[in-house]
This record gives sequence, structure tokens and C-alpha cells, in this order.
Amino acid sequence: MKLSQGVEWMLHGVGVIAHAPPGTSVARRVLAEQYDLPEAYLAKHLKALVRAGILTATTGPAGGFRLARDPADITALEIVEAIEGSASPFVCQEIRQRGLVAVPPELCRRPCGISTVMDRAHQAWRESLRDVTVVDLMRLIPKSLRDKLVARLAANAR
Amino acid sequence: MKLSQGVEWMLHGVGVIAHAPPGTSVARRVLAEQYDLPEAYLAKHLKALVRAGILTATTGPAGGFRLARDPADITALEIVEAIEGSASPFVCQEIRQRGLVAVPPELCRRPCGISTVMDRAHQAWRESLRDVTVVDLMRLIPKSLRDKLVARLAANAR
DNA sequence: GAGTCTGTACTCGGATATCTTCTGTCCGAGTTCTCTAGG
DNA sequence: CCTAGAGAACTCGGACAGAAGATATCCGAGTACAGACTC
Repeated sequence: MKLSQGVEWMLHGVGVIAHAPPGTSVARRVLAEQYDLPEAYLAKHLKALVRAGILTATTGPAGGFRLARDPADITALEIVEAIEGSASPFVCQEIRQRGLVAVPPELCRRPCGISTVMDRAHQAWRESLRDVTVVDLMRLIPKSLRDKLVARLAANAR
Repeated sequence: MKLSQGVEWMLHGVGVIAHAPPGTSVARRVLAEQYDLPEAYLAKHLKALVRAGILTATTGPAGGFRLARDPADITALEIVEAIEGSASPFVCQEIRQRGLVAVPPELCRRPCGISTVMDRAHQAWRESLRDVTVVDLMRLIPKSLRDKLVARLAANAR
């Protein structure tokens, strides 16, 4: 079980985009330089966030990415699932219905108990991430650096 | 993020092994037939559980696998982590220390805030799985099938 | 008849290919700004 | 001097290779039982 590193990039990245001056966008080049990330690959993950309705993208010289909604309405869970997908990491293959002591289909109306156990854990994980909003992510940046960040974003906004 | 299917196999498998008559082992062939699984690949995961101290393996004609400890002392979390590893699915690459607005090392004594958020979610996931023991897994098998299972295990024990 | 020895059959364990998924990259479509030319 | 037009530069988006990990498999090492042989 491994999370894509795009999750880390986007959790940091959305926190940066959220600091952009109102009405301005952050170009992916600016974001890539911010953390010294490969720009082309970063694009892939940004695109996923646009599809998920978390960011909006505008093209052209003054284009870039900005939040699609209020930062308080966007959760870390949404960001993670935009990249990793919302499917559970545990996929029940119904092996109980196979083999020598197969469970007859009429007893399989309810999901497999193992599957329930795993899903419950997954829900606990999701709940934890749902409690964190982009506002919280913004607060994670040390204050001294926040000023530098905002200055840089303002300088790159056109 | 995807869990190996070995997790499903072993959660079911340990539940089966736990039903073996006292003093007997379950051969991997018997376990493979139980759910119609590829025996050779199943071996890989069983080995992982032996390394983790969850099962003990004995060779020879009457050999096989049995629980290394009391079923009430073995948690689902142990089984999952024996296969997937105990590392967090989120690995912090410390990208905050890179790029144009890099955080100076003296401010990085504490772990990155993003990392903390993800680790908290991971701990919630682990806690949920830690609450489930092998005894619980045994109870997940419907009673009517449990009798058939025990009979089969007794017939294959030598 | 009892004990011992040898052989066989059965078990698990490590090393080895194949394939899907993540990682990384490139070039094309679209838009806005700017510069220039004309009125 | 002002306005309109065309060009250029900058943006994002989808299609294309390479690498790492999961999946699947085989053959070898070790052990307990069973049979046969000897005393």
C-alpha cells in the first residue's frame, strides 16, 4: 500500500494556491519552482484536481490555477481522493464463494465480514482526512514564510 | 493506493487456520483448495506471516501452518501489516525544504504539518484494525459452514 | 516378535519471469496581451 | 493621439515511453512416517 507522491505535492500545492492574491491564478511553472518539482508531471496531478472540481484552470498569459470553492469547503480528503480515486484500497474478491467450502450465493446478500472490517477502517481514515480543510492547510505554513510566499505570488501575478 | 490481494487471502486464511483441531497444522495445499487459490503464490504470503510471528510452520508429511499465539492476541492489523509492511502509505519527501521558498532546516525539527495530518489518518486506520482479533475473524464464518470447515480440517490432519 | 535402518513422500522456503500501475516526458490547442499600423 | 487588427508568447490538456512493485511460478532443502531388514 503506497500513496502516490502526487498526494504530497497537491496538499502542499493547494495550500500555496490558496495564498494567491484574490482574483489571480498561480501558473504551474510558479508552483513547480516553489518546491522544485518536475513541471510536466505536476501538470498531471493538477489536471486531476480540476476534474474533481477543486481547482479551476485558465489558459493564456495570465492563466493558471485557482481554488474553485471557498477554502473552508475543500477538505484534505477531497484532494487525496482526487488523485488516488475514491475506491477503497481493499477490493473484496468474494473468495468465500469459491473453493471447496464455498458459501452459497443466498448467504452472500450481505457483504463479506472481512470486507466490512476493512471498509470500517477505510471510513475511519476518510473521516480523519475529512476533518481537515484547506484553511487548516494554509495555517500549516510558518508565518515568516507565508509573507515571502504571498510576496512571490503577487510578483508572479499579472 | 491499493492493498495487495494477499491481505484478503490471509484474513480469510488465518480464520481458517484458527479452526484447525488443537495440535494440528493446516497444509498450504489444503488452504489453497479451500478458496481455490494458486498455491505457490499463497506460499509467499504465508511465509510473510511466519516471519511476522503470527504463524508457525512445520515441515514434513504432517506439517503445515498453525497460529503462533492465542487467537485473541492476534489482531487484523498485525496480519495486514505483515503483508503490506508497517510503513505509512504516505512518505513525506520533505519538499518544504526544497525550491525557492525552502523552509530552513532549523524550522524543520518537527515533522511537516502535512505529514502529521496524513499520519493521524493512518493511525485512525490502524486503530480500527487493531480492534479486530482473530477470534472476531473466526466468528465471521457462518455457523453452518463452520461445521463443514472443521470436518474438512480434521479429515486432512494426520 | 521387536528394534533399527533406509527410503520415500510430503512439507515449507528462496530465487526467478511476467504484468499492471505509477512515474516521467513531450508536443498540440486555446487564450490573452502587446505591438504596430492606420485613421 | 486614439483605435483596431494581427502577431506572438504564454497557458493548460491529452497522448506517449520507462521504471518499480505486485503477481505468478518453479525447483531445491528439510523432516516425519512407513516399510523392510536384521537380531
